[in-house]
Amino acid sequence: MRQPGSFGTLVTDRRPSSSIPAKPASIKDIARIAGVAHSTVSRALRNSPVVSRETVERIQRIAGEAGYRTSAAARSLVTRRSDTIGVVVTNIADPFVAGVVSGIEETADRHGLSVFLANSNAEPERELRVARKFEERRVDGIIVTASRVGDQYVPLLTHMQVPIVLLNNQHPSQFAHSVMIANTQASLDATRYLMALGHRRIAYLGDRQGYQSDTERYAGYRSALKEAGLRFEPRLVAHGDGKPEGAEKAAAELLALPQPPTAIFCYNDMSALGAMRQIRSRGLAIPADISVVGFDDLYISQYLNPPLTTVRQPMRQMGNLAMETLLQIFAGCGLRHDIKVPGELIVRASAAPPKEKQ
Amino acid sequence: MRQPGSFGTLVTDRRPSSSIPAKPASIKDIARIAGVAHSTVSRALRNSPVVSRETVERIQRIAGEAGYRTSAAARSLVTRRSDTIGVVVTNIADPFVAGVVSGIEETADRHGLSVFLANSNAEPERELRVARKFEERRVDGIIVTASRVGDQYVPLLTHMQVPIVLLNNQHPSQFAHSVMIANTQASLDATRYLMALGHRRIAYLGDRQGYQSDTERYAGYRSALKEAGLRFEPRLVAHGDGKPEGAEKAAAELLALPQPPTAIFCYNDMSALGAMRQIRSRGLAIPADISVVGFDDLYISQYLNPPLTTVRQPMRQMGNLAMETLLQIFAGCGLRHDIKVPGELIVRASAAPPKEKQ
DNA sequence: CTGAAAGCGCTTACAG
DNA sequence: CTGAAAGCGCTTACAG
Repeated sequence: MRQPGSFGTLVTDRRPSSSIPAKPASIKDIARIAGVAHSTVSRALRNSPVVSRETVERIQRIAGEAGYRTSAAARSLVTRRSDTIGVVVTNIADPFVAGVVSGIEETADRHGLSVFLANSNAEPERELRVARKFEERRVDGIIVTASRVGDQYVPLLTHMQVPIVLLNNQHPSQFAHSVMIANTQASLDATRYLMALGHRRIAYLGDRQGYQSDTERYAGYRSALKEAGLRFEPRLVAHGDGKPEGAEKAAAELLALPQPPTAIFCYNDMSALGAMRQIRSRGLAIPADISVVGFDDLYISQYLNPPLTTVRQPMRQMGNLAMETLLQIFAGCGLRHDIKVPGELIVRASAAPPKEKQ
Repeated sequence: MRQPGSFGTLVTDRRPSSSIPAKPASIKDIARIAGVAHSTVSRALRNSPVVSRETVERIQRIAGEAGYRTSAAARSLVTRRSDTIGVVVTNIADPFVAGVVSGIEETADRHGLSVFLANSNAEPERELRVARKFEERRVDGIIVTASRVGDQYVPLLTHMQVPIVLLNNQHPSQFAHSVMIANTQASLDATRYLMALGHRRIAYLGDRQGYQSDTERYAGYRSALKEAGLRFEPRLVAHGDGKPEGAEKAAAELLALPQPPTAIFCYNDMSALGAMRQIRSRGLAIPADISVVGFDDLYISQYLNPPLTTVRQPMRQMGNLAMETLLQIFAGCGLRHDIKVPGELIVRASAAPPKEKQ
C-alpha cells in the first residue's frame, strides 16, 4: 500500500473512512474484534483443525467483513517461502516466449504460485541482474527461457539456493534442470521431409545469434543430408537474426546464388516470414518455385499465405513442463531433470515437390 | 528459499557447505562479521550519508563477499511498499497483450519495480481473484489490460487501496485511471481511407466479445459512413470473435451476400488474418477483388501477403504510459488520469481502389 | 481448543 | 557517527 490519500480525486465512491483504515487490517485487528488472541486468528484463517469449527467460522466471517487480506510478505518471512516464482525471458513480445510464459503461468496459478516476469533483452548482464533481483524477492524457483548466460555465469546462478530450470537454454549447462525442444531430431525430420518431396538443393537459413538452438538445428540438417548421401554445400547456408529482417537479407544471398536452392529450411517461423517476403519480392512463388519450412509453429503460421509447413514446438506445454519440474523439485525430488520435448512436423502448403528434377 | 538439500544430485559443484548457510545471510550475520550493530549494517547497505564512508565501504565489501541479498519481504514489511506491481492480462499469448506487457515491464524495471503477471483468460471472476491475490502481495499498483470486469465489480477493485490503471478496458469505469486507444477516431480514419479509395460497400467485421472496443470501432465506422452520406447497410456488419477462426466464418457470411462488400474493415489484425484466408479460399484476390484493413498493427502484419493496411496501436508505448501513470500516482499526483492514445493508419498493400465503380 | 511468547529480517526514531 | 529498542504482520512451538 502507498501512503493514504494517493487516490486523490478518486475517493468519491468510498465507504466512510472509519471502515477503511489507512493500513490494511491485520490479524491483530481481527483478533481485537473477535476477542481472541491473534494466534487464534492466524490458525482460524488457515482452517487449522485444531481450532473449534465455531470460532473458525466466526473469525472468517469477521475477517471477510473487514476486508482482511493476509500479508504475503509477513507470512513468507516466517515460512521462508514466497509462493512465488521468477520467470526471466529474452523478450515477452516474442510470440514463442509468450506462449511458453502462458503455460508457466497456467500451472503456477493452478498451484497457488504467483509469477514475476522480467525481460533480459537477451543481454547476459541483464539476465543476471534480474535473477539477482528475484533472489532478493526470495522466489521459490526460477525459470529462464533461452538463457544467454554463458558458462562463466552459470556458477553465479547456481550459487543462489534457488532451483533453476532452463527452457531452451542457449548454453549447455550441467548445473541446472532443463526443458528443451529436440532440435536435432526435429530438423532432421524437417529436412528429410524436404528430401522426400524430391529436393536436392536445400538451404539452411540460420540464426547467427541462435547459439545452441541454431547449432543443433543446423546439425540435424547436416545429418539428414549425410544420411541421404547428399554432398553438403556451404553456400547453401546463410544466417539471419531469427527475425524477419535478418532472414530477408540471408534469403537474398541464397536466391542470388548461381544455383539457388529449391527449398529453404528456416531456423524459425519468424525467419520464414522474412524469407517468404524476400522470395515473393523476386516474383517467385511459394511453393511452386521454392519451398519454405519453418520452426516453432507460431499461432499465426497456419494463417500465412501459403500456410507454413513447420516444426511445432508445443510452447504452452513446454511452459507447463518447466513449471511442473519446479514443483517436483519443491516436493523434494532430488533428481536432475533434463526433459527433451519432441518437435512435430506440421505439413501445410509452403513446401511441395521441386519444379524440375535436378 | 526452499528447504536445504532440495537441489539433490546437483550439489556437485558447490562451494564447501561452510560458506553457504542453509538460510541466506541476514543483516545480523553481516553485523557479527563486521563487529557493528545490525542497524549500522542496514544503513551502510543503503548508502546512508549518516554513516562514515569507511564503514560503509567495509560493510558493503563484507556483504558482497558473503553473498548477502536483502530480503524484500522483510523490508517491505516495514516500509509498507513492495516495489512491485501486478499486471493482469486476458492472455499473455495474445500478441497485442504481449506488446503492452513488454512496455510495462520496461518502464517498471527502469524504476526498480518488479512485475507480477497473471492471466485472467478474460473471465471476470478470475480477473478479480488474481487482483485479490495481488492485494495480498501488497503490490504498489495494478494494471489491467482489456478488463472484463463489469460495473458491479469495479467497486471491489476500487476498494482495494491500490491504484489501478486500466488499459483498453472493456467497461467504462469512472473509478480507475485509464489508458485507451482512440478507437472511434482511428476507425473513422480507416473507414474514410477506404472511402477515399472509392469503396462504397464497406463491411465491418467486428468482435462479438469485444465490448467497448468493438462498440467504439463500430461507431467510428458508422460515423464515416454517415459523414460521407452513405446509407448504412446492416447486412454489411458481421461479428467474429477477435480471432482468425471466428473472423473466417464472419467473412464467409459477408462474401456470400448477393452484393458482397468490396472492402472489409476488421476489428483487429487477428480477424483480418482470418478474413484474408477466407477470401483467398474463395479464389478472390486481395486487394484486387476485395480490400482488407485491420486494427493493431501487430509485428507480423507487415510481413503478411499482402502486407496489411491497418491502424497502429503503439502497444509498447501504451504499456510505458500505463506504468508511467502509476508512477505519477505513486508520486502523489491526485489527478484522475484518462489518457487517450491516437491510432495511426498504416497504409500498406491490402487495400486498393475497388475493381468496378458501383 | 486457546493464549503468550519468540522470532522471521528488516527500518527507523531515539539516545548517546 | 553508532547502537539499543521497538515494531512491521505474520507463524509456530510451548504451555495450559
